[in-house]
Amino acid sequence: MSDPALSRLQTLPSWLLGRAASRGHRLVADHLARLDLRLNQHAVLCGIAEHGPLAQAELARAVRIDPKDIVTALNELQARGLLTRERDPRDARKNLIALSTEGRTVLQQAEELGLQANAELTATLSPEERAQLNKLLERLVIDR
Amino acid sequence: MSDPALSRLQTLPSWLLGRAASRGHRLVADHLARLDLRLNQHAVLCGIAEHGPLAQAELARAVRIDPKDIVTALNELQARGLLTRERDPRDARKNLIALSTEGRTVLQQAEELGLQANAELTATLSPEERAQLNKLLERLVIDR
DNA sequence: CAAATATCAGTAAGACTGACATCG
DNA sequence: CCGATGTCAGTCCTACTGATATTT
Repeated sequence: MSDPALSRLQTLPSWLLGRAASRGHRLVADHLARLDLRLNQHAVLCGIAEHGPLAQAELARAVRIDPKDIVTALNELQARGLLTRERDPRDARKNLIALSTEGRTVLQQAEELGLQANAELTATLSPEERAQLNKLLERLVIDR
Repeated sequence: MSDPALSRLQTLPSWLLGRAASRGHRLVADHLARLDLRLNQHAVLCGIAEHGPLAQAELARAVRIDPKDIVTALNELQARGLLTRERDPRDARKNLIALSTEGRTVLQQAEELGLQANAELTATLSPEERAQLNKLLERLVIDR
């Protein structure tokens, strides 16, 4: 009765990863929606906060987002006054991106919500198991 | 030089899951493309193979795909002669979906390719670690 | 009538591609 | 000229939503 076809499908890491990531995406997106933030915008804010003022291309590499897609994300964030965009005096090709004070505040709230969502996502795991999961995932992500 | 250790964002399970799932998706999709199959179509074929002839709604629940989206997937697969679609004589609302012999052949090839892609995805992990990862992911997927 | 099934049409977000102008 | 950067426009795929017809 148990043709192994679907069972095998469900044991494929790619399938499990897809389902788990989908659930995580939904959880975090729902939480961040209260701040009118999308996932990549949150990532962008995190990247700026951590790496200080930097060019868009550098930012894109840091948060692993396509440089083309970062433009629209920055446009919205800048329109909301969450970041500043100035030409680099030392290299006129680059835009120096930096957080505004309001951007820092929003980022703080976003990080709080992100932690909540991830706590809910991994609620069935013990702290040790979460660490284990993170270690394993990090080794999968290191590609190219 | 501008590559400090993983930031706080990149230690969130949701972020790691997203990256890992994205890589897995790309790997499997690229492999299945040789059969002109998309991911959900592969899942659909697996579901039919295991649960035998069944209705579309049941199939959708089995492989966890939106019932609306399963229609187009089935349309293409049926056009290629990989499955049969007949009205259930005992319940005229339902379509009985079953694999054709050619569908079984394609599914076999697809499963082979899927295993290859997943082997590549988890190439950096030992067999024990893969089992560990699977167990952890299964506990994350069990939602609702 | 209420619920389930199947289909179709439209929408929204994400990831990606190509073309272009600017600057070093 | 070449390479890097930033911007814009458009495509593709996935996922979701709403409306409808049929059947139980």
